[in-house]
Amino acid sequence: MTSLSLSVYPASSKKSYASNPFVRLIQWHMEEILSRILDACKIARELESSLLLYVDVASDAHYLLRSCEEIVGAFNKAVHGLYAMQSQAPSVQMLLMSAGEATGNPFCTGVPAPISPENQPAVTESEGGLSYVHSGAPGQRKGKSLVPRSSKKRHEGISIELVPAQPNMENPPDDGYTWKKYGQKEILNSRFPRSYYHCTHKHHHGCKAKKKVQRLDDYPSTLEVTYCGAHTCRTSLTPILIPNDNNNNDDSQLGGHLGAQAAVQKVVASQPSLIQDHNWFDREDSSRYIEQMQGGGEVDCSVAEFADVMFTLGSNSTLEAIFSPSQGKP
DNA sequence: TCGATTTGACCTTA
DNA sequence: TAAGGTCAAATCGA
Repeated sequence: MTSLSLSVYPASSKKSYASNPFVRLIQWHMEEILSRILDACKIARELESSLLLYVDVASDAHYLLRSCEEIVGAFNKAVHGLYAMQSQAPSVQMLLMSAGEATGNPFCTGVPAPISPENQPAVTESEGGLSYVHSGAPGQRKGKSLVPRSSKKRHEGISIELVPAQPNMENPPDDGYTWKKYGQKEILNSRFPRSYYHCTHKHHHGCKAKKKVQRLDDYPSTLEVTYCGAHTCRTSLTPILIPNDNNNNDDSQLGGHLGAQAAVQKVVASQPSLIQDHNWFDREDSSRYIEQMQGGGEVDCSVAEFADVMFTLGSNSTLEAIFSPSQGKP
């Protein structure tokens, strides 16, 4: 299996970042997605060869149907991987920001901060590991277990969010609920203590929501907030943040090809040169990229740029629109 | 004075 | 038994 180099960090610092869970996660995703796409290409080539070499194949409906199903299945898996990775785009961008701060890499520092309550990436503990999910916006997809991690305990309803730390403040940004700190503890092998909070309505309404907050050793500008238990109080003194979908759902409401068209037009409008410089749907052009990747080479910068545009346009529904439910949404 | 925070002791769990 | 999680008295600040 070939691997993709993200080309984000200076060579000298690659090793230290390779241990970063985000980098491992994204590399894992990229390898999985690429593997599925290559599978689909391989099946398509086999089908093409069969059609060219054997005249009978063209009339073998079963064979044609099975080949098509295999191709569609492989692409569907790639789409599933893209969905999962898209849900982590804010995490990746936050990582790049941290990397940029640490290394002075202008590419990293140029990444905008995307974290908002409705876009925060979250990690949910589930059977066999951790699942990354979007928190906040209702109806968001839940991912499968992506990164195996040993854990001492396994609880229901645990979610972990990474949020940027407020300058000169230990407290995480307001998440819409009121919390009371009930403890702080030094954690083994951690430079920073962990703070424990429970909902201020614990005693009045028996709300069992709790959270613990810890600054990441490697990224002090990032807080890991672990939520345990759901709020049952529904009487928060501060307004609960309601995702504003008015700006983001335009193209998803279109759905299907219209939605995909709108999403692509959005990309084209924002970065016309990316589209003009490459014919993304040209077979030979795309084959060159596949071969480039198969050869272990680094991804063409424009590919990364295109992906970056897709992610940083800020629309959660861009990919959703392109890969509409009718087109094999997992 | 009251509510929030700190901190050391105790409890729980792997 | 060690480490994480919680309790509750002491402390702080508005």
